[in-house]
Amino acid sequence: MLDARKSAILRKVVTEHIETAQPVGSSHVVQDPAIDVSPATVRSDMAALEREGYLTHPHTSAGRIPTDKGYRFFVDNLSDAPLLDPASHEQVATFFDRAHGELERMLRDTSRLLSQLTDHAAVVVAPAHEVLTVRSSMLTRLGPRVVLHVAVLSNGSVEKHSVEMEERTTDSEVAAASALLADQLCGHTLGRAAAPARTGNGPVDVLLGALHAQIVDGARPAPETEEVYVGGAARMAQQFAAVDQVREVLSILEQSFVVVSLLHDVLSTGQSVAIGTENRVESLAECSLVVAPYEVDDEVVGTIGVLGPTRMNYPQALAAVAVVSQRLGRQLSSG
Amino acid sequence: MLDARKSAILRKVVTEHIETAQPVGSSHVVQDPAIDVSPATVRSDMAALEREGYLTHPHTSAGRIPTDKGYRFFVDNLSDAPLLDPASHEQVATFFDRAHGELERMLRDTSRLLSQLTDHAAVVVAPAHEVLTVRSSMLTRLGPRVVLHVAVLSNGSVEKHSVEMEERTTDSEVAAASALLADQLCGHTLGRAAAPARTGNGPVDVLLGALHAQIVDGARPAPETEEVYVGGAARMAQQFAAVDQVREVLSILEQSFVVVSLLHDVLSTGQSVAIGTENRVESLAECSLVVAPYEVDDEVVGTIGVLGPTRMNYPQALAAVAVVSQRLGRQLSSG
DNA sequence: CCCCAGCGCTCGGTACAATCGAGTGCCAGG
DNA sequence: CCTGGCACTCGATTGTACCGAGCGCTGGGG
Repeated sequence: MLDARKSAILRKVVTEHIETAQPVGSSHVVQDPAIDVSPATVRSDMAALEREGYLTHPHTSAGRIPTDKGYRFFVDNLSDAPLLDPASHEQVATFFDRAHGELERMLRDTSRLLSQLTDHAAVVVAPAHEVLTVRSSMLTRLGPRVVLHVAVLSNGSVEKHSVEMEERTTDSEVAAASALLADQLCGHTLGRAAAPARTGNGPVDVLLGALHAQIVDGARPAPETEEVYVGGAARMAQQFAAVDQVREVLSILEQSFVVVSLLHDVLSTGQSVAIGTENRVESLAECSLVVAPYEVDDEVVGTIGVLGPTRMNYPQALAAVAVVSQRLGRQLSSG
Repeated sequence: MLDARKSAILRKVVTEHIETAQPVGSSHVVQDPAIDVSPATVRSDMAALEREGYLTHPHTSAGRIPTDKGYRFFVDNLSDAPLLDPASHEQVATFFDRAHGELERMLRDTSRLLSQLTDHAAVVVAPAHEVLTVRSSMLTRLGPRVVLHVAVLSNGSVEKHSVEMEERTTDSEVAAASALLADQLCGHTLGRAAAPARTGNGPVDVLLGALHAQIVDGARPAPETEEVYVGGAARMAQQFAAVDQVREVLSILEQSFVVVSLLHDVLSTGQSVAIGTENRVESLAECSLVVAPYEVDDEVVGTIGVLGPTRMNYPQALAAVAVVSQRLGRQLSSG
């Protein structure tokens, strides 16, 4: 553990570097009123902090910049309770007061909001289907052997699934199956529907069996089936100096599967921040991820997050993510 | 109009600049076997081309680069019939042979394909709803005063629309309205459904009226309601030198409304390419847009496009866009 | 024992000059 | 009309000098 002065110095280096994007020298550090010693003393402490792995220098005659470990210590021990500034708070409040309409649109707009608040890229993972119950269900015949299943879930989202059959089907068979399937599904979650009862009508039974298998299967939660809304990629671009970095981060953001896995990885370690190389993805070695789950009706159903350079304003990002996740959850809850 | 030699010189400057991203000097130009004169002659012709507005100079002692007008002349008069290389052709073929499943997924993947083929950002605008007929329709009660309408269209896409009512509704009223509305809509396009007949049942009539108005309204074609799939933003980033440019283009791509308007603007002028400032958007002054409509069952229903720097390989982009739009249309057609 | 003023050192950044070379415009002669 | 030749321009590169921010170390003082 670090003593009080070293902590103060580390904190100052981190906050200063976040603000200026420049290496921080001892003379800058002593401008902090909390540090009442001479630059020389600060230098010796900074050398110690460097030996212990919290700081580095880009070259001999430059100031210090934090390492991932330095940021980590800052986030865990040195940052104040994350508090959002009143203007942003206001913005979140009016956003959710006015929010209405389609779920997809709201999630997309939420990702934009979060990006605006933090000036980084924002990610919103749609609520998992496994906790939602089916409100209504319908089958439609699209072609001789193609049937589309549409389910409206309890939060108003629509889940569709096209199923290709071995045998040709008729309108009447599909209609019969539709009614039976609706009975089976309504009020249950998609993933846990009861197996269909036999009707004695051969083709309909086959149809129902195939549908049931595919629907339950398709609803199994997996990173590659989750829907993700990414907002503010343009804002993120501004945060990086080199086009190459931008390209790499963009290419990650385009693979929604990777994004979801990343968020889940972070949450599964019980953390809400992943700094630099703590992300398992090499091209994100200079990025940090701030995440929070959101709860609908007291159950965790989704995740939101912010992705930016390691040099990010963690307290602000944490605060924004916390507030937005909480309001988003409340918005989607039935109460 | 330009004489043969000037044309050849312009063509060489354009192709060379597209390849190298560097200003092209007279000595490079004469390496083209089609140009059998001395550098001095080329220089004088290039000076003429500059006076006429086809070329510029970044500075006195540099080679020439094409202006927007130069690119335009190249695209209109100098480029060979756009032909896709066999490998890409193969790629398109196998892509569409394997393509199946959800419409959304296919469109998203198509935008990725197009981006891969061209190394630029690609845009796919979903088929317009106005030419699709309703295959089935269903109402679901989400709350005391909220009703969700779900329609399955003839190509398998699902259109949903939540409607907030003045009055509370009951399950049975909604069910009644659902059946009536389904009769009304099935086989027609969403935008042109007949007005609902009066049932004599007060609440149901009110419900039907409100629904009908909102559904027809919501289906009216407008840039802001079109769905857009953008792919390959990361690839695009690589094409630009400055982060600022990347940011600006990204921020355009994030506003799907703007993207759709741009594509429509281009098509409405009867062109398939918009070069530099021909785009009305200031931040795209250094970008070009290559677009093509696609037809489903012999009717134009959507647009695809490629967005990159003005310094783009137009023949290749045109070829890719043409082939993909054609195959996409065929894929979505009922035949 | 901790602190700190002072000193010598390191190195990136800037400023400036010299040089290089790709490329131009122009002209006179074939 | 084309072209070889020539003077000129100007960005890019290289080299040099210098400045200054910042460091580590050390020896003296509270």
